[in-house]
Parts: sequence; C-alpha cells; structure tokens
Amino acid sequence: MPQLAMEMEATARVLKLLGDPTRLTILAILHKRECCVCELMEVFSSSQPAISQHLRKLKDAGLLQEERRGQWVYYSLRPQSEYYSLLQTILSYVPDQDENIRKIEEANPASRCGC
Amino acid sequence: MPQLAMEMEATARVLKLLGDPTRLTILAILHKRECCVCELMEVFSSSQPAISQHLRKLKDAGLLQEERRGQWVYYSLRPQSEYYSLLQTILSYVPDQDENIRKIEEANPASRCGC
DNA sequence: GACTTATATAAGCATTTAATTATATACTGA
DNA sequence: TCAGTATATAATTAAATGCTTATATAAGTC
Repeated sequence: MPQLAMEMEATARVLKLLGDPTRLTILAILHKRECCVCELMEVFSSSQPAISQHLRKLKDAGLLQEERRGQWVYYSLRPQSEYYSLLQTILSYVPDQDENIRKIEEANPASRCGC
Repeated sequence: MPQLAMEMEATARVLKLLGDPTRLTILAILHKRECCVCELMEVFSSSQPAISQHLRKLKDAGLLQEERRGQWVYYSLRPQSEYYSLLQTILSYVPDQDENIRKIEEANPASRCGC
C-alpha cells in the first residue's frame, strides 16, 4: 500500500512534467527525432536557459538521455525509462510535430556538426 | 498551426491536472466506481474543501460530471470528454484502486443514501 | 592562449498552485 | 421552521514553478 502510494506519486510526477506545453512539445519532437538544444530553440520563443531547464527536469526524471557530440548535446527519449511505454502512448494522442521538425531542419542550426 | 498549438496547450492542461497525486487517485477511483465527496474523503487525509476544489478543477476541464442525489453529489468520469480515451489509457497505467475502494465501502459514509 | 559557439547553472522574481480556515448553500427530517 | 449533514465557495497563505538575466563550463578554431 505505501508501495502503491509511492507509485501513484511517481506517476503523478511524470504526468506533471508532461503537463507543460513546452516540455510536452519537446517530448513529442524527440519522439520523432533526437535533437540538440539549439535545434529545439528554433521551435520555441523562450530563451536557451529555459529550454535547458526543461530538458534537465525531463532528464532528472529519467525520461530523456543526453549524448554529447562535440559542442552539441543531443537529447533523445530514454527507452529504459519505467515510463517509456506510458510516454509513447500519451505522445500518440498529441498533435503531430512535422511542422516543428520542418522548422528545425530548415534552420539547420547545428549544421557544422558532422551528423 | 495555431490550431495545433492550441490543442497542444489543451492537452498539456489536461496532463497537468492528472499530474497531482490526489487528482490522479480520484480519477483512478472514479474509473472504477462513481463516488460522492464524502466517499472520496475516506481515502485522503486532506480536508473536504481540498477534495471539492480538486473535483471542481476536473469538472471545469470537462473530465468529470456530477449528479446530485439528495444531499449527496455523485461524481463520475465524463465519457463525452474529448480526452476520455486518453484518460482511460493513462488510468490503465496507474496503480490499482481496489484497496481504496474497499476502504470506501467499509466506511460506507453515504449509507443513508438510497443507492 | 584568445575568441567563438553551445550548453548548463545560479540567483532573483512574478505567477500559479494547493492547502487551510471560515463561511455559505443545499437538502433532509423532526 | 429548526437542526443536522453534505458540499461549495471565498479568502489567505506557503510552497512550487517557470521565466529572465548573468555567469560558468565545455568544446572548437585560429
């Protein structure tokens, strides 16, 4: 019972993280394509620290993983997360991100990266 | 595109509502069984106004419907909600509420109701 | 090493949130 | 009509949240 209560709290914590439009959009984009911070910045009007802080929260919750490549840090969904399956399901209900991904690829801010 | 952005905001708003352990538990219970406020109060340690305020938020978002029967107001999930299907899916990932429902039925606080 | 770009962290601030207490409303039954 | 029970609302407050600006760290280039 305390175990279940804990799980409920943890699940609520994850849903609360998804309950922010910026974070939810970040996750929806990363569901389609890994991105570095400067790529995500093309999508939102908020500042770079704001994006970094959202990514930090998602990473701290185990939902994201990061990988540095040169100057760039690439973020992607973390399939090992206990909540990966729930996350995928929720993201299937979320508006399509093709427009935002187009925006990223058009701007191509990380062009000097070898990828 | 503004349409999609709106939908994203609205979806995030719903997820944020689910991102509170009390509200998430309320929804999980109501997924199994309609309840009146005094029944829900058996489950949580918080005050009656706290429960009422959570119910209000969920109702304002269209996730719940209420029906008065005598002194009691019964709450249940609102199947007409645009988010009912998402909600059901998420609730399938949430810890089982049998223990809490047992607690409600044992206490039977609305016993004088004809139901 | 100096300069630039990418990202992270820290500090401060305004807003939002969830709880509490007090009070109001709605219904029931004597 | 009065008393009791169930629920809602209002006002207040403390805590959490998300943003901004400023600064730090890390890597790349010359």
